[in-house]
Amino acid sequence: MTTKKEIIENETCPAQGLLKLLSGKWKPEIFRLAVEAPLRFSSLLRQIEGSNKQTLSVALRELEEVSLLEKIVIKQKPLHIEYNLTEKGKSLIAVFKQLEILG
Amino acid sequence: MTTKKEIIENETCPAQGLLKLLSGKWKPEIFRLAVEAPLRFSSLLRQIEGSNKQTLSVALRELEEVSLLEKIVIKQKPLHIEYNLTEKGKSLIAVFKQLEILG
DNA sequence: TTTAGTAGTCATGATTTTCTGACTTATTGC
DNA sequence: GCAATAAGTCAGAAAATCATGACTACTAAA
Repeated sequence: MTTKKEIIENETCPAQGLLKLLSGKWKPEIFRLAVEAPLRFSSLLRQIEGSNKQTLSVALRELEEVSLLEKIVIKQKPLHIEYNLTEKGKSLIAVFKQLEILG
Repeated sequence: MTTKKEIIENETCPAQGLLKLLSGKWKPEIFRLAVEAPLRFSSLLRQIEGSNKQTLSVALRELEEVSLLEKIVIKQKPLHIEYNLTEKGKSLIAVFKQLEILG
């Protein structure tokens, strides 16, 4: 069996990991919105039209797993969850800027 | 109908286009090899193990369509075809370097 | 003229990703 | 207590991406 993890370990292209992690259908958009403000699941669902709970949920978990986003439980007033860019996430902004210029 | 082209035109994330174009299974690897030397179809097929004609052929065409590679017919000795990085392609190298560092 | 290499295309099938709708758990507001 | 909102999970269906094998067209060598 060739699992996803295995494939990532066998990468020959060093940038491929990062690339792959932003390659999901909604991940670049999620990332862009995260640059603007902390994310919340239900508003994301409303903001990104055409998206759906399942895919968004998996995307957020994966972005969290690779430490681009961090999940924070806000224990105030209307108890909720926020996703924020990590330092690693922030360091990717410059790369995106480059991509936009070249686009 | 929502075609691929339409979706690309509707992009809200400006870097998404570039990201998408490098998101195919073999594209990052193709790109990396193109940085090293001009590409030839049949050697690519041998170099990238696990790949196949069909996917490679489509990937090359798509990389050409977005002007990252250019297809050149070499009219010499053993008449063949080469794919070279364009200037736009070369300018992406720096972005990849950044990705590698952050990886 | 048969075989081999290069550069593919095409139809079909398999695999992977994404989408849909139903359901869950916890907290608030009325 | 009852409904609503938030943040999900799960199974199954649909769609997108990839892989396979057969086939084409051209060149060149044996």
